[in-house]
Amino acid sequence: MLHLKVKNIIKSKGISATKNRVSVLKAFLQSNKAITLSDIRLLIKNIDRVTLFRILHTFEEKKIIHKIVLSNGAVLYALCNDDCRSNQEGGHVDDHIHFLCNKCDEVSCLDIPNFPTISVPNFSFSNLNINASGICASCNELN
Amino acid sequence: MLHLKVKNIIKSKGISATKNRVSVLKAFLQSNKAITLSDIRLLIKNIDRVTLFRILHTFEEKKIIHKIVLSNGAVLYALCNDDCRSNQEGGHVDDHIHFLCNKCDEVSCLDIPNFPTISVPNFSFSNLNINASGICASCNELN
DNA sequence: TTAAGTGCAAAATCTTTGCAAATGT
DNA sequence: ACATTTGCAAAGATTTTGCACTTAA
Repeated sequence: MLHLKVKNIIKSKGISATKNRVSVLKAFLQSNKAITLSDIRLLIKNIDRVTLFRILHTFEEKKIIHKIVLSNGAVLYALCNDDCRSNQEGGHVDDHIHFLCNKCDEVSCLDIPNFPTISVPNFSFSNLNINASGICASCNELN
Repeated sequence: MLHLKVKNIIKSKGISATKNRVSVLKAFLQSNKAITLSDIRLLIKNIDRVTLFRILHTFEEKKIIHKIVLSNGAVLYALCNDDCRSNQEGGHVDDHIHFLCNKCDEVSCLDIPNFPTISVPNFSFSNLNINASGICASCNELN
């Protein structure tokens, strides 16, 4: 039962499983890539734009999803996985990179085995955010 | 003569050195960090917002400055240096990271000796963009 | 039942476009 | 002199706020 599973995920975060929230979380579970607010509005008919903004904010707060801002300014959201956590300042931290494919335009979270560490004398790093672009595996396979 | 130098930098890019463009480039040269459109408007009295957008676009095109989009969505601009160049797609590439200090809120371009390379099976990378945050050297010195 | 969530209207930003007037070379 | 640049007005796009109505538990 996807529906029941989704409701439980939401409730397990201490918030109520409303119709809209369930639809939004389903949208994320069904697309296993990062999606935009507009993408979600195409998947869910009749959801109010403002309501969606508020649900996304709530999901961010509850660490269900994280917000991704690409180097070109595009804003997307993706489900959090095990490597997602918070730093001292309450900001989102993860050990994956965000990859934009220049061919299919899909954005995905990519786990990499050795997430880079950067150190610069006298600077203290609390967060590292890596956005990459190029051609993804699926598009490379198709030549 | 800073003024003359600035005019020559602009002309060397094949565009005319208008009063506004000279003022904008001076603003960048005088602050050696990344600045926002609003920052520039505080530095130059009476410059029209639209004119400034257009000058920034032109400067980007001519590789005088590059645009920086932080992970929080904030947009800043910084002077290009030697490591700035273009990739196949005409996008901006550089081998430095953008660092946001959580104490003084300043954003700076940080050259790092070994810029990371990431490889994931079947993915082709054409650009890597790294945004970091933490405490900068100046703020660390002041404790 | 009632606190939490929703939808609408409207405001606040930020960025772009069109066009006539001003400016650089 | 003439193409380029500028400033204004206005349109678009995106995100936020306020408030009355609805819904989940």
